[in-house]
Amino acid sequence: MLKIGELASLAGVSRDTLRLYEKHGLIIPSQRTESGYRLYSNVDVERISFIVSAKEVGFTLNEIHQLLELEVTKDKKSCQDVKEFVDNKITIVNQRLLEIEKIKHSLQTLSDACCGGDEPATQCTILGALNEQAG
Amino acid sequence: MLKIGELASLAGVSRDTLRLYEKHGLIIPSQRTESGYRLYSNVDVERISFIVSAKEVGFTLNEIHQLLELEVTKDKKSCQDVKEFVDNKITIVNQRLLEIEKIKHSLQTLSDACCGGDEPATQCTILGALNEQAG
DNA sequence: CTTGACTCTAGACTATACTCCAAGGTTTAT
DNA sequence: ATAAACCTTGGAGTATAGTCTAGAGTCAAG
Repeated sequence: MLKIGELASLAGVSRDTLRLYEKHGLIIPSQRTESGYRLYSNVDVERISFIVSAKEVGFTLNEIHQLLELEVTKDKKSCQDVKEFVDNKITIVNQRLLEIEKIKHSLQTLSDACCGGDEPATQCTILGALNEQAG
Repeated sequence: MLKIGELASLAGVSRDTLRLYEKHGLIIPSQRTESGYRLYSNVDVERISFIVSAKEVGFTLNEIHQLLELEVTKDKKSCQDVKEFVDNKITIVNQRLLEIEKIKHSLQTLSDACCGGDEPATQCTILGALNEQAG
């Protein structure tokens, strides 16, 4: 079992952030010590890892809560509901994937066009890169 | 030339958002009418499209400003500077790409595991899906 | 020539996600 | 046993990115 500071540095977030996530119902420590210290289990470690990834990818805490809630409310929701919800999220993720590929391509085009030397970056504009893509 | 409302609906953002972006130096209309109305050109349309994509992918307005500024300050910055900056962003984008693929895979696993019928979603948990991936 | 839809500025308000602080209790190492 | 390093709560403060409002001006259609 990990104390809050240990989980925090493991997950690369602050202790305050963990307590905030708890307030939002995202991650509630498995146990508390007698003195009230939060204790996190391996499951909690996986959970925070998922939360951090999902955040990075642009999901809000509310959306992440909904995703994680699927676990908690599993007996109340039908499979169909879960599937619809998740498939909806997959659609969003796929769109985001396309956007990020587009941006990556723009940046790559820009980087490739750049000399990498000491000359002024006259050709190095992000919109120029976008245009090259289009044209 | 487009007025602010036209560009707004074209780009799928609000007029207020366009004015906010202008305040942040992200998109400044090519012209103004005599009465002060903003007029946007084709270049501005491309520009807002880039901004919206970059936002969607998780860049902050400040980061987007930096990316777009490459254009404005092109004569002051050396190619090397631009290249380093952009390559740095590409690294970030690549990381984000990995994260989003991971999340997508989790969601896909979850969706596939779900019956899609009327039974309770006992097997349908996001962390369950993550575990299946790991195991 | 006026009505309705649009635009302007400036500033207030909101939501999200932290981040910091105060005042105190706990644990651990020396 | 005491200092350092941790933990607790509650609440205030910050940054980001809008969103809304007020009060005024503009423009096109009937």
